[in-house]
Amino acid sequence: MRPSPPPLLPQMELGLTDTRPSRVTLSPGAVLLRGFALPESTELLDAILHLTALSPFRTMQTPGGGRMSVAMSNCGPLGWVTDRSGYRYTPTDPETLAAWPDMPPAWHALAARAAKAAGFDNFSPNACLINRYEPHTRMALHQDKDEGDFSQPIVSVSLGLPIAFLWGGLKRSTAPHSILLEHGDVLVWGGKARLHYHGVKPLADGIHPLTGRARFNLTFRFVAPRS
DNA sequence: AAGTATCT
DNA sequence: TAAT
Repeated sequence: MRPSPPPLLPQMELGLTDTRPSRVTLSPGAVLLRGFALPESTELLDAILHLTALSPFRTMQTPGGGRMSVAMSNCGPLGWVTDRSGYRYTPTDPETLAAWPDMPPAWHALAARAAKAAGFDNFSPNACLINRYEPHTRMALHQDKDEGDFSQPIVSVSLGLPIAFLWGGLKRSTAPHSILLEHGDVLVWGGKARLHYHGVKPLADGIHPLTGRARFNLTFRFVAPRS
């Protein structure tokens, strides 16, 4: 039997027209895993709705008296908060006065799998910041440095509308590179990259089939227990 | 301060 | 570009 000839443009017949690499290194220790969370993205969005029914999204105050444009909540043993007195991790939601909702086991497992795929074994996050971006909201360049222990990586899961992510260096003066983060992408940074500055440009308006006019971001961290 | 204003 |  003569084998049938390969189809022309097989990637189009499969609907796989995106030829970008699935794995991108931004700098040593920073790896973008494109589409890593796609298979469970609808479950992640369902869980976000459930968790934020318990600890609702809110915009937090910055120490200078400003207010963040991105709405936040948390799950897990510790949650990141900011108010006039500063940045810190707390075991309870200052709005509800109750413990932050439990981190879903599937979330912990996803974060650990992504970290391992990026070269960081044994990641065990005890904090997950849940961010909701609406059109025009942004996050200025900053370092994640409130965790007390920088031996474990940061794992960031993007859902919904795409956004331009800014990846800087160890000093604020280093000009950041911009890279598009899309639904299902997971970005992991640790080791030499753990304290790199990062942020996002203002969210461009749009409609995502699963989230509408919004982007959600899950940021997993290990926070050292306070003495 | 993960914001903003004000400086160059 | 500082600075907290």
